This record gives sequence, C-alpha cells and structure tokens, in this order.
Amino acid sequence: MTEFYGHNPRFYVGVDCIIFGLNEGKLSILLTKRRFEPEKGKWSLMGGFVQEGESVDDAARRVLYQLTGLDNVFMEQVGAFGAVDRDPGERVVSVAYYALLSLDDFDFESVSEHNAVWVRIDEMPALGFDHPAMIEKALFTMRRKFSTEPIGFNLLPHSFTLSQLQSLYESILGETIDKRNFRKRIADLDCIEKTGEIDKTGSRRGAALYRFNDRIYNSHPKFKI
Amino acid sequence: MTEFYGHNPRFYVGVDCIIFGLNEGKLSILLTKRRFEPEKGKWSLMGGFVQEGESVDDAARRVLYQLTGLDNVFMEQVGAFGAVDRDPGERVVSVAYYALLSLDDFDFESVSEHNAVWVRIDEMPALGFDHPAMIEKALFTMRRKFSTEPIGFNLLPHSFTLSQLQSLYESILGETIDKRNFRKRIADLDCIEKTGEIDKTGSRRGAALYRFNDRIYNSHPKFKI
DNA sequence: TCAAAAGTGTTCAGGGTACACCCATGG
DNA sequence: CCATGGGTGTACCCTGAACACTTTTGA
Repeated sequence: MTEFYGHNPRFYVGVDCIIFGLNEGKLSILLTKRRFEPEKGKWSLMGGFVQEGESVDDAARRVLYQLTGLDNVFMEQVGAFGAVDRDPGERVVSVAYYALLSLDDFDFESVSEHNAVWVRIDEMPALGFDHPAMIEKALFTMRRKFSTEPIGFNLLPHSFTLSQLQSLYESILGETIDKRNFRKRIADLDCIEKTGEIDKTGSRRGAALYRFNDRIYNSHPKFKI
Repeated sequence: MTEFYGHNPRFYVGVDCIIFGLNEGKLSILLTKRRFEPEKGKWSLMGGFVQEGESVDDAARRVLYQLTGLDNVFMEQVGAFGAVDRDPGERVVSVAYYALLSLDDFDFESVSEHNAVWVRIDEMPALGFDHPAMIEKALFTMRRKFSTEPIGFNLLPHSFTLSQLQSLYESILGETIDKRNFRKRIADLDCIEKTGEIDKTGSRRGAALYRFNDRIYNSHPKFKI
C-alpha cells in the first residue's frame, strides 16, 4: 500500500446508534448499560468501532444487527461528532445514526442479553459522553424528515389502524391533531391503502387495517402530513 | 494513556470544504486543482486531515482559513463519508462541511496561491473522489436551511440592496420570485433594516441599502422566505 | 344498555399568489 | 428624453383549522 498520508495522525472511528421505537405508544430509545470502561455502568447508546474493510454505514448496520438481530432497518446518518475530549478514554471520532424499528419484528432475547432497555424520550436518564447531544440532533433530524417523507411506517407493524398512525404522528410531533383533518390528509395521500382486515384488539367495534404502499408512493412521491 | 480500544483499527480522518460564494450573482464553489497524488491534477474540494488535539470542526475551520485567510465564517457540517474505497490512495473517513462567504471580504491572493478558482454550480467539471456526492448533499443541506434561517446574508456584503437580496434567493432556490411579494415578506421580517445609504452603482436612480440586524433577529427569531 | 373507540363533512379565515404602473436619474 | 432599474397595493383563491355527532359491539 502506498503511503500518501503517512504524516497525518489516525483515529478510532466509532458509530453510535440512536434506536427509536414505540414503547406503549411512546417514542423511546434503546439504551444499554455499559459493561466496559470507560464510563462502565453508565447508560449509553449502543455503539461500536469501524473495522478495516468496513464502511462507516456498514459498521452502524452491524452494531444494530448485533443488538437486535435485525437488518434491513431504516437508518439515516445524523452526523459526525469530533470534539477532542468527547470520549474520556481515548480520542474517538464518532458518527451517529438513528434507526426506526417496529417492535413487532423484534428479538427481545438478544436485546436483554446486551443489557438493553427501552427508555422513553421524556424519561431519559443521565447519559455519558456526548450522547445527549447526539440524541438531540437525531431527534431533530428525524422529526424534520418525519412530516415530509414516509419514514414513520417503520415504527409501526406492517398493517396498522388509522388511530395508531395518528397517535404515532402525535407522539413524535408532540402535538394533538384533529381526527377528521388527519384522516382527510391521509386520504389525499393515495399511498395508504386498506388491507381489508379488521383489527378487533383496540376497540369493540373494530378498526380497519391499512398498509403503506411504497409502489404507489414511488410512482408519485408526495407526502405532507 | 490507557488503551481501552487498542484492538480496533484507526483511520485517517479528513475534512472537505464546500465553499459557496456568489460569482457574478451565480452560486459558485471554490475548487482547487490537486497538486499531490492521488488524483493529482484533478479538480477537487479543498480538504485536509484532522490533527491530534484538534476537533473535526476546528480542522474544517483551519482548512478554510488556510485557503481564504478568513475565520468567523458561517460553516455547517454536511455529514461523514465513510465508504471503504472513497479515497483511491488510502482509507480515509472524511467529514464534509459547507461554508458561506461573501466575496467582498476575500483574499484573492491567498486563493490563487492555492490553485483555487470559483466555479458555478451549473458548470461543475468532473471531480475526483466522492466529491460530487458531497457537493450534492451540501447543496441540499444548505438550501433547506436557507429559507428558514437567515444564513443567506453571509453570501452578501454587509449592506445590500433588496434587488441583490432577491436575486440571491432566486439563484439559490432556482425559481423566480415576484418583486412585490418578495418585498412584502422582507418587510414582515423586521430584522432587515435600511442603512440610510444609497447604492448608485446598480442603477441610475439608486437603490436603498439594507443590512441584517442579528440583534433584532435573535430577540424574536422568525424567518420564512 | 352503556362504555369506548371508529368513522364521517362543512364552514371560515388568513396567507400566499397573481398582477401593472409610476419614479428617479445618468447619459 | 429615454432607457434602466427602483419602488409600491389590491383582489382573489385555496389551503389549513375549527368543530360534533352517529355507528358498532363486547361486556
């Protein structure tokens, strides 16, 4: 290997995952209790290090896979965090990603093996490193994308009721929405279609189940809620 | 220094700057012709490597300073680029930043020393590495911020005419704007105030000069153009 | 029979868009 | 005196917000 850049220093490059899910309808993050120094015993985001021959994106997907057993999860980069002293152990430049996952295809065993628990956004404990800043930026990035692109469905089961969908939007945007206005907007989007099934678990009457049709969405991508 | 992470590999961490400016009213980027391998002789973004004891943000500011002689320039991170083979020389993880600068406080000597030239966005030559993707994402990031936060003023002189401001918005958003509607919106923002001076260079009649008042803006930050 | 969630239209106001003419001045 | 850019107000439309009652059915 030719050495073009040999006079420059090299650094550990980490990835940290802000894993969002709906816990009892509330937006939550998967946190782990660190079992290694530094910051052992503190709550922290799930993270890891980029390896040789592995892209940074792949490293994030690997960390998520190791924790949850899931791949094909929606992830988006939040940004790089590069303060000199951000890691009290050694110099690490870390790239944060957020992931959206639905609790119904979810390996609870693998997660508990890793000392991981779901914590609500509004009940976050004290976190080590610069993880609070990462979470804040991830929330900002995710919320901004949320109302303009159909990423919210990643947090729901494949089929869902309109009430579930509305309460998802309410809990993420942090505001209540008028039911009729919400359903009107959904109807204008023709990418959300009835499955024909009825969900009887949430009410006596039963609610129609819907699914997101990405084929229709991709044919004319418009989305505004 | 304790070695917590010693079993993980380390990488060069680079920064690349997408430096935006207005060249004859057109949105342009400052490119340099590389004088080193790899990709010697190709057009490229201005970049550098993060050094020991230097944050990634600081490295970006340093690279910008070395090229332009300017500090206190508006910069925002675009994101990390971490594909394994993104640099044909060696493995480098790079963090991209965009900068907005006004050509009136600008050191043309220092820039020409670095083989740098302004190139219009719509006349971009073939670029090495993953720089095209960086530029695309920088444009996207910058444009999104542009209509909701008062960052555009960084591209203009301290005082400017409303016609200059309108043409700035038109060239960045890529659409023409009705003059009366634009000026109505500007008037609603009370953070843009007359300096009292008149600019006679652009027209026979002369146009009133305005400035952005960040004190007023910060007291009630609203901004929507 | 009643509690609890599902489902369904209309009205109104405010913001955004479209649009055309006079002014001041240097050459 | 005329060419060039500077500066100004109104009418309309349409999107977005507010708002209440009926339906279904399991317990």
